[in-house]
Amino acid sequence: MRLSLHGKQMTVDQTFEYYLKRKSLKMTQERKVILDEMSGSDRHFGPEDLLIQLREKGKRVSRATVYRTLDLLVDSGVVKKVCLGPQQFYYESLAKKEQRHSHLVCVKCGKIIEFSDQATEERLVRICQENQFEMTSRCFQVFGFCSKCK
Amino acid sequence: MRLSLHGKQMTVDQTFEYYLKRKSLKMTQERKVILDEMSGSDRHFGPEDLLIQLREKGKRVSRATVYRTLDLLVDSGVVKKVCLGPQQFYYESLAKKEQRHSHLVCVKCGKIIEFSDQATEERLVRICQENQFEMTSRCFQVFGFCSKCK
DNA sequence: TTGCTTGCAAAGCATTTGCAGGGTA
DNA sequence: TACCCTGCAAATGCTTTGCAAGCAA
Repeated sequence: MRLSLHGKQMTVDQTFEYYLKRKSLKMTQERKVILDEMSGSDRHFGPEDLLIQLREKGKRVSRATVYRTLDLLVDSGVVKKVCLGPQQFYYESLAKKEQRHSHLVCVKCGKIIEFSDQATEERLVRICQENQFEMTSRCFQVFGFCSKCK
Repeated sequence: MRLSLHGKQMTVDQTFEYYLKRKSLKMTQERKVILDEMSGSDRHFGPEDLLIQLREKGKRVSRATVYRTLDLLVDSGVVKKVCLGPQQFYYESLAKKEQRHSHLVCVKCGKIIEFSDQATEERLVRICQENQFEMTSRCFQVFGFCSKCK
């Protein structure tokens, strides 16, 4: 997926760089590393998972920086932040996702079932418009129990 | 709203009492107090809010007991637990709600806009069935920015 | 050089848990 | 009398923050 700006198509990298410039922020090694890792992934994961992935590749970034950078990525629009459970946020790259999709979240075992339902999502977009509400997550969450945890 | 069991209608109190009996648990003063407070409310609130409400009425219950009892109320089905934001759960009594309803949650200021959309909710129920998923919250959440925080 | 960034450790919250004393059936 | 419950304080887990040193433009 490519993101558009002023009608032009931009890659995820370009989008983020443009965002940094606009905010007078700098592109650092750490931010590059995190952006790359996110762009290459198409799963949800928590900050801790990301940290481990990076460590495994020998790329050392502090926990604080991961949190701070993820917030920037979300703010710039290349990553979405999703509330998937008790007390943790998950992040998901928008780079590889073809479509909006939503989640059924098992509150017991944490299993996440993705689904897409165009009609529902279109309706949801309309509801947001009616309420002058701007979706950030581009998806919705339903909490409950998966088949194993019922 | 009344809850049904074996085709019979039960009040919230009866439902909870029956639940306790089934689980060999006891109806204590603290549980009564919390149940009453929940039944009388039709707003979402966090455990901390509940604690303050109770204190204001001179009813002293410990934080731990509030958490423990809310879990029981959820498990018994008279209260629903909703993930509405950063790192806090909210609870909502099912006693006064006529219908299922869902939430638009502002991730900046915490404002919560409730909405109902029957078609969407029916679709959602079907999606859950297809995935053998049992909704606990009876609603879904959409995260984003309200009109003031855009 | 200026001012944004980083890493570290400490702090902050919400929530859970161990334990000793107290209450319910 | 047996358990179940409560309150307290400590522990836990995720996230944020203050600060001094480091780095990009």
